[in-house]
Amino acid sequence: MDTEWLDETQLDAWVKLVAVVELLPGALDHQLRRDSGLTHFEYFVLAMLSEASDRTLRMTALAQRTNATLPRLSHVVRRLEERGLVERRPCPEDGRATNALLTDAGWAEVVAAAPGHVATVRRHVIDALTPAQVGQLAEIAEALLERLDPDGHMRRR
Amino acid sequence: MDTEWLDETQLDAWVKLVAVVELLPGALDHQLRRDSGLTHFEYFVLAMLSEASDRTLRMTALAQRTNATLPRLSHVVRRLEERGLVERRPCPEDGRATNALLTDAGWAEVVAAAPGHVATVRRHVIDALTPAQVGQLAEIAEALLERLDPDGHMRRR
DNA sequence: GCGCGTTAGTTGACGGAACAACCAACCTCC
DNA sequence: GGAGGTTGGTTGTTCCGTCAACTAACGCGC
Repeated sequence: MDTEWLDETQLDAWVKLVAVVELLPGALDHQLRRDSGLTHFEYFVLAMLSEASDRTLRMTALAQRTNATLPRLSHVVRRLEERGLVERRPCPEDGRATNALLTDAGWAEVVAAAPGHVATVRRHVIDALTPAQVGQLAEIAEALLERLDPDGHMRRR
Repeated sequence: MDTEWLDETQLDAWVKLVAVVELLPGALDHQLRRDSGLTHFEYFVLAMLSEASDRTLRMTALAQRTNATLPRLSHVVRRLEERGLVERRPCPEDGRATNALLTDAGWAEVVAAAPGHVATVRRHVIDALTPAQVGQLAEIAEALLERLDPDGHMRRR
């Protein structure tokens, strides 16, 4: 194993990034659970559906957009269905496939949860940075995603 | 709820940051599990102990350095102890406290895991960025941590 | 020296996530 | 037109994290 160590600056950046990556999901989850009874991941799933045409997506497509494995998504969608936020129906064109579609109740849930979520994002991230830094962050994250997610599943426009 | 929405640039940065935060832990966990049978968090715990004087830390101190709740740490340390990587012994000065100490086997485990881990960090993060971006990343992460971790538990030097 | 509140840590129950095994429908190629 | 392989999803197990409840020890005030 070719062990090139990290220099002072790199180590500093890395340690801080790890801390952020460790803390941020918890902060998001906490607020959403408290105010809306949703996991951040569940919210994300609902949000992706809400943006899709007919509020419908195939499970596979939804899994890619949310970076979930299919088993994980399957479980989550089942729970969301039990809560009446999502409906599952077989895909007419492909007998193997399942379409997940956002119900009216699910739509309402997203709409209700969004403001609080956005406020949290502002408070924890956006407002902590200068406008210039927001731009830098986008570029940095983009560069990282080219390594972490080469196929670009999570950055479809 | 005061709903100031995000503009184009902010949204872009946010979406990408979320993707990174979602993907990075998985990438780290995957490599460490595969090559060393350790969670990233377990590795981090062992690493913190390896840097401490006498390879020993009080549970509370260790929890702060790793941003873990005490229950979480307690479970993890128990598992590590069962694997012989860590030892727990009552603190002489304070009857309530427990000291976690890294065994020789634990030390060997960290030493063995470190090169592969560093290589992963390089590959996924550091090498994807220009030197300037590494500096920017440190500043950005620092700014976020002031919101996410006001008491600075995770950024003791 | 004895209550009372606080601090340190453990334990148990429960929910979510990864992984592997599995089933069913599609495809294609002979 | 059927066999072999691939793709799309679900189910079950196991493990980890969180939360709440609990125990034990400290320390202050009297």
